[in-house]
Amino acid sequence: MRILVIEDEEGLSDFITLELKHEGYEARPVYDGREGLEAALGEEWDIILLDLMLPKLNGIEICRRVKAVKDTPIIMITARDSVMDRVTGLDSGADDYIPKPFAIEELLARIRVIVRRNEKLSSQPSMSLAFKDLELHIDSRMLKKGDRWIELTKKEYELLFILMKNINRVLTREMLVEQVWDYDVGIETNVVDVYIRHLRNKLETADKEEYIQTIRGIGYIMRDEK
Amino acid sequence: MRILVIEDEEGLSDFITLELKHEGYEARPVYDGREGLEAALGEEWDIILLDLMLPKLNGIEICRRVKAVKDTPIIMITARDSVMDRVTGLDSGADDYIPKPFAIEELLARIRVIVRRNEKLSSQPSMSLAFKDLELHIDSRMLKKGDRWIELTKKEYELLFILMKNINRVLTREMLVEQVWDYDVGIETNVVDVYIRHLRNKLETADKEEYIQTIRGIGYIMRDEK
DNA sequence: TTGGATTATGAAAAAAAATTCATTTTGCGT
DNA sequence: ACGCAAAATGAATTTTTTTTCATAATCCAA
Repeated sequence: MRILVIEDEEGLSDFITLELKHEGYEARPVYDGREGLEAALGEEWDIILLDLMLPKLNGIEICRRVKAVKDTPIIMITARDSVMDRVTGLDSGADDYIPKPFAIEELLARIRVIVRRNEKLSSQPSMSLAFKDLELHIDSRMLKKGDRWIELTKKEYELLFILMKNINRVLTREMLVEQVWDYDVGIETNVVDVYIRHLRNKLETADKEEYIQTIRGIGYIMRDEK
Repeated sequence: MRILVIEDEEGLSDFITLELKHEGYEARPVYDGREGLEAALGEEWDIILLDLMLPKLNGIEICRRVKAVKDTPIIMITARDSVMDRVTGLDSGADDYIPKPFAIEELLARIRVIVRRNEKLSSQPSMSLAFKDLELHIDSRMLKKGDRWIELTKKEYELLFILMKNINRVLTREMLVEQVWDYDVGIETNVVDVYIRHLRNKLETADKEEYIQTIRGIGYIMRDEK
């Protein structure tokens, strides 16, 4: 875990660096803005600790320039607990800020938090179901037809989801009502029919392609062949 | 690919079995219901072809009993194209049906479809974000607090999602409005505040635990420590 | 401690989604 | 071809969600 410490007060900087090393991190102190930016951009860091007030090049500017290029987490050290400082700091892209003076334990805690977060943020799978020229995206709950994006309401999405998860499997109205509407008793409404219609309206734009087939006396199906 | 063919008309049964083998499947014919059920339950099959009308034990019953135990795909072969047959067939859990007489090519197509589907249906990851005693489930869009499930509206979900994806990171109203509402210009509404309130109302039930903190002059944050 | 800015809050208004209902159209068995 | 059941359809109604607005409460700096 490599941490870059950009802080001009040598006493503080060395203290932080020492503490970080003591915690088992690899830490490097840099004492002015120009040098800091160079180090931040030139090498790979896991976290950057950045003082707002720096000689030669101020923290805001460094933060902005770094964030423009990469997403290294930055913790801003603000001199006073002033709103303006924090605002500009965060607007320039900082991930967190810590007001001076601070307890070293608090800084360490914030670092641990960022480390933990970045560990999690690794594997984020994204699913989608496909049928003909349709793609139902699970994460965004949107439907892609060819190159068009179609918005779906909750019920529309849930209904289409069940249908597309069961391509080539006939679904009775009972099944659909049970899974989408949670009515566990026999249906006495035609919500399914109505929502099938809504879906058809959204899907069957202009082209004569038929996506949802009616199986008379039974229910609906999305079929690949014949 | 192992396929079980439960069909009492020996001519048809042998014909199907032969064709399946010709296609490269491993197929076994079974000529009556009792034997069929035994084979279906006792061994692992990728697909079961099941005639509705069988001596000793009818197809519906077999289908029901098999589906009660496992989820082997079943294609029902219905004698006549009668609605009642299909209804009971599907209600008993069959995945598809094919009316007799049928072209062998159609049967093969339906089998291919099921095979393909099952190939896809393998890896379905399910994500969730966690914070304190909260779990935001990405697939169901529901929030679990301890052991209680809380429903969220679209905006509530999207807002909470951003917040929980950025634990320990302060988010300005601008950031939130941009990501949840798509207003790319400066805000002139207080929707964010209002929805933060909605979330707090849903989250902060009875216990004094504070989930969403206000950072005055800046925005909101969900913080782990201090 | 006070004033002004910021946030919280309740509730009204507007918009969207879900449901129901009445009617028309379609498909299928006779 | 006819009649009936099933499905499609359009639209009204109800419910929920989203947004706006006016006001109250809170926080912080001077």
